Amino acid sequence: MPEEIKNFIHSFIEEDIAPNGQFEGQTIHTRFPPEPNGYLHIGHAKAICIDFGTAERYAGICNLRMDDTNPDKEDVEYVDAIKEDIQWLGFDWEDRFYFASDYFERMYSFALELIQKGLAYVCQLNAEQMREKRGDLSTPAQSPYRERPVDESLDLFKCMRAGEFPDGAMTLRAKIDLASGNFNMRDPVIYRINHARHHRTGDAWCIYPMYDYAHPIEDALEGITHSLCSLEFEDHRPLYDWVKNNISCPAKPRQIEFARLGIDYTVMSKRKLRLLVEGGRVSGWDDPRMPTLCGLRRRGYTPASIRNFCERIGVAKNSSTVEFAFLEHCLREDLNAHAQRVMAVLDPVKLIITNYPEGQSEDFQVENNPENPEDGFRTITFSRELWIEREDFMEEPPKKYFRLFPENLVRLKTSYVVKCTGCKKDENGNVTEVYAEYDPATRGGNAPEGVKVRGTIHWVDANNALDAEIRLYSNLFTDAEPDAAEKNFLELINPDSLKILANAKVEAGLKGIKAPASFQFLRTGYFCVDSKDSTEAKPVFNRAVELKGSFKAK
RNA sequence: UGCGGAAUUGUGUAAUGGUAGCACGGCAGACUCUGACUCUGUUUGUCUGGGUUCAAAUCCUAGUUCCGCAGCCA
Repeated sequence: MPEEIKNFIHSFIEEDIAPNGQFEGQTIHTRFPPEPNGYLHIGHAKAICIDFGTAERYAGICNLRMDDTNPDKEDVEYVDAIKEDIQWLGFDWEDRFYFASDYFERMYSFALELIQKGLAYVCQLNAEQMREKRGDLSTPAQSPYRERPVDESLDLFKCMRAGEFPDGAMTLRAKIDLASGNFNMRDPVIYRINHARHHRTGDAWCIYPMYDYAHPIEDALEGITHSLCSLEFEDHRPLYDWVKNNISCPAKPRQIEFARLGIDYTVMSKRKLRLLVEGGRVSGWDDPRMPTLCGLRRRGYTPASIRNFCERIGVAKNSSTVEFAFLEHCLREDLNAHAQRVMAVLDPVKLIITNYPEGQSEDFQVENNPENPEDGFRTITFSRELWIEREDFMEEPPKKYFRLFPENLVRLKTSYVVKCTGCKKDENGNVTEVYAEYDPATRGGNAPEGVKVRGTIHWVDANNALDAEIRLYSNLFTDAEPDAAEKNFLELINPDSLKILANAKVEAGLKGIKAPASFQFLRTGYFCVDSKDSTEAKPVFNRAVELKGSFKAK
């Protein structure tokens, strides 16, 4: 793990906790506040790592809070999935799990306080009228209800809560500045009427606070010191500060914004991911092609690799797009160090060891992970007939081809050095069998004195290999960016993000596979058993397969 | 056209007046019982024009470009 680099958020925090700083002597307290309206994706992972990681760096704490202030969009289904994904990533909120909806009563009290202070009023403009009177870049907004007496607003607001008005009839607005160049300050709505059933509070409320009003209160009530969020909320900070400074809550959290994560060719909007799920283009939020955390998990991504990725991409205010290759690199690095290897042949062709007795078989001990001897050994069998990769034999090899071709020596990993003697072809000229002779003296893969064997290939024993339908997944790529129409967007998904190899062979010892097994494709040749198809997900050994061209959208 | 941000190599990110560094990608080579990994070398960068200074990515100034904002979403 590389050492952490200091980013601009750290600098702000260090100023805040320094002598005379805003939070001198206080424990740093952050929060991760997802809205339970979808599954977490790799973009959220960045936020999670920043929220939890920053707290950790300063020996502080981080809360998990469901920001459930809009009953129309939220559902309990998502709450558990979100918790599971954060835990999987390796972060712990301990007992600090909260819901914004837990604060509805106090938010209501603060609203009464604002009205009493003359800082909020009930506005009877409907949505359309409000839009018309919002003004534009050069003209201020208007509301005929702005000077409504305090008592009247108080009364109306109580009636709003009591359910005496239909949806949309009126709103509670903060009285700030109708002429502000920042539209968020043009008397923003802070409460709306919505007779909807909330997934936690049921029918207890028919008025719900808006994000801009609710969020600073949630933070303040939880004693958050640093409220870290993404760049699009920069314009909202003046309102965040307005709320926190005008309510009688002593805590004054500081909002700091950072750029959200973008990854090239990757669909990263929750709305679009939902379209894919609901449109049946993928099997679900956890489809292995999805950039969701649960999708990446099924594709074999490890929590450590994702955390490392988030650490290394850095944190800044510059909107940027990270290359997908970098995420892959982080995964490969982790897999290389920790993955237990197993052999699999994706495109099998028979290799017959013509001088190996028929019916004979022997065992070999092979290390599970050459990078880590502590992972031990497993037993594999060897016999006269093996499966090898079709591309590991060429009758007429090009230069620098080190694998099987007539008269060439190749090492069969962990077993013997063999000499290729020829092949058999069908009427179409396709190779159906490859022949070789082994040298018993090379048992264990040792090369004969003075001979340099350049090629080592993988294989499985045809006697007891398992048939496997292998699905190669890559990230779900698209070139369709935001402006593309929704339908068009769905059409532009890279079809190469899923390939099925029905004819693959895997080691007999690969326990736990429930056929058909799924594997992830990585350029370096790691294939991971889909965690849904296996009792013990396990990366599979293979030599690198070059499929670079199919890896990106055109 | 109002408000708020941001510009460092192909990509991401450091350098807060003192040698423009690191990582990924690319290319070349070495090593190797995974053509992997690892290692070595290598290519390419401070948005532009002025100014201050012994010295500027950094400070000043005038521009340019890009991103976000006019939900009773978050």
